[in-house]
Order: sequence, then structure tokens, then C-alpha cells
Amino acid sequence: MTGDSQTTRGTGRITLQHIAEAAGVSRATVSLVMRDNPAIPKRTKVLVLEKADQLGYIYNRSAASLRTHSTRTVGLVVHDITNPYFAEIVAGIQQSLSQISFVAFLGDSGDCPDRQMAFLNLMQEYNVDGILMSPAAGTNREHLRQKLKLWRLPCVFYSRHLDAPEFDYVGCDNVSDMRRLTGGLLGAGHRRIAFVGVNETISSGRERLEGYVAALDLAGIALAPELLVSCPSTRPDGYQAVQRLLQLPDPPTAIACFNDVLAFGVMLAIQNAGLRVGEDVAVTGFDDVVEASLWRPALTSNHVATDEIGREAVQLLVERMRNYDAPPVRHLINGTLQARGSARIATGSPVP
Amino acid sequence: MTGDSQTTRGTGRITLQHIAEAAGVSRATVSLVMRDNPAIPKRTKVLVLEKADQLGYIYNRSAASLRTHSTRTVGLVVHDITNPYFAEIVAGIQQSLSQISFVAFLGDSGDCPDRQMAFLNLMQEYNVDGILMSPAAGTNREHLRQKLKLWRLPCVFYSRHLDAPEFDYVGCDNVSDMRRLTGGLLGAGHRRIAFVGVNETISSGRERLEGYVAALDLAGIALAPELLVSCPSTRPDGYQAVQRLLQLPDPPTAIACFNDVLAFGVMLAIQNAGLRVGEDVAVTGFDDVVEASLWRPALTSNHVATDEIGREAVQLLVERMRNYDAPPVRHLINGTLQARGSARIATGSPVP
DNA sequence: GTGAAAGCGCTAACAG
DNA sequence: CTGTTAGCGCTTTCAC
Repeated sequence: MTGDSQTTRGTGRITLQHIAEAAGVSRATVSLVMRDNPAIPKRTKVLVLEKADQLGYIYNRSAASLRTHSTRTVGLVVHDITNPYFAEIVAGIQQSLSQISFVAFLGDSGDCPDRQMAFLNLMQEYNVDGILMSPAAGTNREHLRQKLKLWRLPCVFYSRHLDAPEFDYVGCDNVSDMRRLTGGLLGAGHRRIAFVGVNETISSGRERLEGYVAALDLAGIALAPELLVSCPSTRPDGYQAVQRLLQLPDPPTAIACFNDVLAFGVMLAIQNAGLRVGEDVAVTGFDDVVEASLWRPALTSNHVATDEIGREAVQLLVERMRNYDAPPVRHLINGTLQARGSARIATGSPVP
Repeated sequence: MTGDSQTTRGTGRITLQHIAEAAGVSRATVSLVMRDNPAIPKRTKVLVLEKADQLGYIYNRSAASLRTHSTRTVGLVVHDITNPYFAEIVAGIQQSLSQISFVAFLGDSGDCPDRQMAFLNLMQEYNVDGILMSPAAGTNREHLRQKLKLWRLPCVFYSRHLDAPEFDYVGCDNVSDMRRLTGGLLGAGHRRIAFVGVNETISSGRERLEGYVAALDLAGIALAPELLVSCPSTRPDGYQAVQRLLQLPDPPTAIACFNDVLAFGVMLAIQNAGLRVGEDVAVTGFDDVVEASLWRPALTSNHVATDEIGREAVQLLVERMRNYDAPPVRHLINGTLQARGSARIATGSPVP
């Protein structure tokens, strides 16, 4: 029997061929059964599936991918998974992906464009069906844009975008949410409001700064350059920023932070300087990570539904994979202001 | 020319064949060049690489994997990526993997054994070379063990293990570290010490409880069942636990928590009850996540080097992939006690 | 409904 | 040192 010799060869892995022989049908039939093709009668299906189970068959996606040019994988690029806000988004994305039986390659770029590009190149070699990414600070827009287009690789940006309107994007409404937050501080009587975490190399940085500026503008307050602190979004950076701000001749009475992580550093520095957060200096964050509501005082922040971002990002990617040439979609999700002890501001603020 | 017809067919993807034709060599030669085989003279290499670059060649790992039965991928199972401690470990693992040009499939099980098993099954289909995992609470040991053995799949457990000595494991020394922490509380004069986060379904839960019990034993203090609170490791669970403990006729003067996340909830509840953490009630955590040192009061905890765990886990996996049948390795990493405001205890405690 | 055959793009003997 | 050849395990026309 030639069947036996075929069965014995190779790596010992059970293949469609083995099942076909055991079930007395052809390889093609087994393949169709595996993908639940309706053309196969139930009787055959059950038989084949039973044999497959008995033999301990494992579907080989490397082989299938080679044939179909599709892998049911995506590259998940995150600029910092250590940031709790992004960890939550990643968790949401992963769950949404698994619901459509996709799986993600994880690429933590650590906000380094080179590592990011290296990862994307690898993703191409692995034939991912798409990319979900929060781009690293300092990403070269033209370089990335050109690569993605060359590859014709479906790509959805989340939380940060590239300022490249041809790509899908889902994120929060940074400008309006930060305008509302700053407006709240103004409404509470603050006039010297610092902004910590200026970072023009990322879209969310530009947008939140824009919202801050717009709110001051609306209130007729001139921008004070000494109240703008440029730095990355880490706790120590927030801490240092405060040390600088408090040495000013006319120090701020409120500090709007780019995000919560930064705000934690800021609050700690204020307290260590012997001042009371929320009394002597108001502090606001952004993202509303879980810890925000647990601090003493609790942090006033802008809540963003991470699960919604994750779900929507996956949804957009699915659409994009279905039709690469459809018009791009930008989905802005409105945040909600969470006023807490660190900055007692009115929730219904003057800005829409 | 038959070459031309070959060049034109298919999906349009550039293959070794195209490069071979352009460079005037055979496909095999190009393949060797791609993998930097020393048998090929530099002259040929440069020529081939140049052509490949010109044509925009992308190495196809689906094809290579089918042939070699190796993918340079691993399945990274994490029971909760939203826990900052594990997010840090994941970041470390990912970086270590990329240094050996491996890439990870991310599988957040959400502490659900079924999701975990589904992910592992998928990983088999994707032909991963190995698995790194922190198993979900309630994982069926025999079931997992049997699957892993059946697949002969290299697997390293990190932070949590299966109590299956045949598998590699890297994690902190839970028993001795928790014994030291509890010993510290005893040394500070506490006699009613609660343990919040009892969870016998995970190894770290059993081990930390064991350390706690051992310390009390050594001090000749009987275990008070009402001071043991079973719950998962979330902030709200910690919060609720305190509400129960404070209603006790003889409430604890110190609370040892299973981990920092739980401790945050515990501290918040204590403060909301009008008590002072570190003065009225001492609190200790475990893991020493970044936030621990930033709270007011700062959290006394056991610091574990996450980067070391990540690096070591990858190292162990590499060894295991090299030799599946080598004897198993268990690597315990010693933590360091970080005494802070939430529990003023001596760092040099009586327990080794 | 099911089978035969071709081939996805790569690697690994084995010749030469 | 380079070319020829035979698959890896799957999917997919196209016949029957």
C-alpha cells in the first residue's frame, strides 16, 4: 500500500493525508470539512472530524497561509505597554481580536521609531493581515506612510495618529476634552495654569496642547511660556517639572498634565514640597486610569473608554482588510470629565 | 524565455526566483545568501542582496516555516496584562525576545483557563517554537501538563507555576520574601496581622500564604482564620476586604496583602474609614510596582526585578528549545524589602 | 459530493 | 561554490 508509506514519512505530524486515509476519503474532502464547507454532507463531516480527533490532528497554519496569503494575524504596535492606559487598550484589542479568531503579534516600541520600524518589517515577513498601532514619538511620517502604502498593508492607528488623513484612526477627542478640562480650571478661578508634558512629536501631544491654548484664548488669557513644560510622559518627569515650576517668581496655581502618569509625579512633587494638592495647587490628568480615582486626593481627569477604543480599532481594521480602498475613517470618542479632589472644578463647564 | 513566464505568475510577490533571475544565479544560492551562509563568497552575496533590495524583496516566513518546522515565534500567555507588574514583565520579555529576533503572540487569558487553553491550541496551529506563561488561576494542572507533553512544546512558566516539577520556572522567592515581610510586621510589634488575597488556586498565592504562616509560626502566634481574606487581586476586592476586617471585634493592626494592586484598594478603604495608614493600620504589598513608592503614604513592598524575570524566562526558553529533554530548571529570584511609610518595619528582619 | 493534480515560496540534500 | 530536485501541508480549480 502506498498509503502506508506516505503515512510514515516526514516529521511525524498528522496531516490531512492521514485523516483522509483513515476516513477513506480524499485530502481535498478533509480540507473542506476542516473549513466547514457546506457542500460536504453531515455524515462525511462527522466521520472526518472524528478521525481527526482520534489522530490528534492539528491544523497547520503555516501551510494554509502559504497557500491562501492570509494568516489571521495582526501586528499590534504599542509605544509603551507599561503605561496602564495602553495596557488596558491592548487587553481590549486582544479580546476583540480573539472574538474574530485573530491573534496579535506584540510589538512594544518603547517609543523608539527604529524598533518600531524593525517590528513592522518583521510583520511583513510574517504576512500579517493588518496592523494596529500607536506610533512612537518621533516617527518619521513620510517614511512610515510610504512603507505602509508600498505594502498595501491595512493599518489602523489608535490613540495617536500620524497626521496622515489616508489612514484610519480611533482615539479620544483630545482638543475638546483638554479644552473642557482647562476651562474647568479657569472656571474655578485659576489664572496661572501650567501645562506639563508638552510633546509636539505625537499627535495627542499637539492636540491636547491645542485644547489648552484654546481654553486660555477663550478666556482672554495670554500664554505664559514659562508655564509650558516639555517632557516625556513619565512619573519622574512630572516630578522634576514641578520642582522647576515652583521656583518661578509667580508659580502656577493649577497644573494641567498631559496624562495621569505624569500627574502622579506632579502630585507627589507638590506634596513633597509641603503643599496640598487640590488646595494650594490644583492638578488635572488625562486618561483616567484606574489609579486616578484611588489617589489621595483622587485625581481629576478625563475618562476615556479604553474598551471602546480597542473594540473600534479592531472593527475599523476588519473593514479595512475587507476593502483596502474604502475611504479612511476617523473615529473620535468623547471622554467624560471626572472631577475629583485634586482639582475641584465644575463638570458642566462653559466649553461645549 | 521560461524565466519571464515564471516571473509574471502568481500573486505578484517577489520571490527568491525573481532575485535569482535578476542576479543570474539559482534560487538555492539566493536562499543561502538570505540566511547569510558562509559558503557563499562575498561578491555573490553583495550582488544578490543588491538585487533583492532593488526588487523590494520580503522574506516569506510562512513558506520558510512550512519547510523548516520552525517559526521564531513564541506564545506569550499572561493572566492579566492590566496588572502593572505583569505589564512590566511582558515588556521585558518582548525586548529580550526581539534581541534574539523572536516575536511573541500575545495571549491575555484574563485568568480564565478556557481562554488560556483556546489560545494554546491556536499557538499549536501557528507552530510556535515555545510558550512563556503565567497560568490562569484555576488552571487544570493535569490537563495542561498532558497537552504540553503531547505537543512536546517547550514551555517556561514565569511568576506562577503549575506545581509540575518537569517544567521550567522563573519567579520570585514568594515563601521567603513574604516570610520576611510578615516578620518585619511582627518585629514592629504587630500581633493581629491580616492576610488579604488568599488564593490557593495559584502557586504564588499558596507560597505567599505559606510565608505568612511560617512567620507567625516562628513567632508562636496562632493563625486567626477571621484575619484571612480570600479574594482575587483587584483594587475593589482589597477595598471590600478592609470593610469586613474593620468590623471585627478585635480588628487587625496590620494587613499583609498578596500584592500591591490589592494593597492600593486596602489603603484607600482604611483612609476612607478615617484611619491613618502606617499609623493606625500598617499595610504591606508585594511586587513593588512603580506606583507603590508614589502613594501617600508610600507602600512598603517586596521589590522584584521584572526585567530580570523577563530576561531569565527567555533565556530558559532558549535552552529548552535547544534541548527539550534537559533537566528542568527552577530559578528563584530574591526580592528586596522596600520599607516605606505604609508600614515602618526594619529592613534587616530576623528571618534570613 | 468527491478525487486528482498543481502549486504557494521556501529549504536541504546531493551532484557537479 | 552553485544548480537541480524534491518536497513541507495546505487549498483550489476542474473533472468525474
